Amino acid sequence: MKPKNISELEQVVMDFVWAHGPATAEACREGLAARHPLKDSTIRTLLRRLEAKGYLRHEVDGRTYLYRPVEPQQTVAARAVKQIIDKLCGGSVEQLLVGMVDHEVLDRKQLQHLAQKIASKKARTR
Amino acid sequence: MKPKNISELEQVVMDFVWAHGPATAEACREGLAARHPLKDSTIRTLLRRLEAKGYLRHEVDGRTYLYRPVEPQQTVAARAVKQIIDKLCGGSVEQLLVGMVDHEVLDRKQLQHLAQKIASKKARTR
DNA sequence: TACGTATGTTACACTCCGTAACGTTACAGG
DNA sequence: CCTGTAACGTTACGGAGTGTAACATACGTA
Repeated sequence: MKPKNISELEQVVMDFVWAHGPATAEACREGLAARHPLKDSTIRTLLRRLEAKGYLRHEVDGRTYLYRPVEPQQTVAARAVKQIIDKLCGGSVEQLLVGMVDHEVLDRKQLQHLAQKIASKKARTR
Repeated sequence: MKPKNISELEQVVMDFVWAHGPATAEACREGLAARHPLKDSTIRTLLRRLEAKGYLRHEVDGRTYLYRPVEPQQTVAARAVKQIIDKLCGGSVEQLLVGMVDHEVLDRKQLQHLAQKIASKKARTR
């Protein structure tokens, strides 16, 4: 049940796939070449590990693999945050947010923006 | 700049110190004995590692060390969440929150409550 | 059938983690 | 003053995760 960790470099690969939709190993390698020049084998290892961890799955297209995310980025992010909340904040989201304001992770402008979003979301989903 | 990871067990120790204020190694050992029966040396190693990672510091009191958190829990939590936001949400807090609602990490009741908090906070800090 | 291309297998050094035995220092009491 | 003991540090070790990649394999296509 506990989500597997994504390592630093694996994160980079995930970000790429999330941003560019289904991708082959080669596509990843080229896409990341600028910031992370990695050998072909390396990329493949990373993709396979990410699949083993449940973040990617692949389908066979001819003789190449097409990797795609199992879940959208937001879902993974939300779960990660929930983990933190449960572990470090006794489950209180409010506390966390208040802390974030206090420590300027969120500034007031963002808060205002956020409040609006919440309001409109609330209206929409009523 | 990048915060060091706190391991599973280190987390348990941190939680104890956060909850019970400054604590000696022995106090930790006793306090955690129920759920985590650990040898004296083990606790000390954990405390030392946590200090090396910057989460604890100690002052000498006679011949014992008194460990205390460098930062409150909320601050650490807030930073951890910020990390996630930066990495997984392109810096957009709104997106994250929307995702959390969608995936029922936050329900609408909590959102409403949260909106109120934000409003009052905004008023107070204007 | 032989070659290139896409993938898998295996590997290795390095760091972190849980765990702890053993060594060291220094006060407290005889 | 000497020593037991309480408190701390040093060192260690096996297992897991990471970054990195060489080498092996399989499979279409010319």
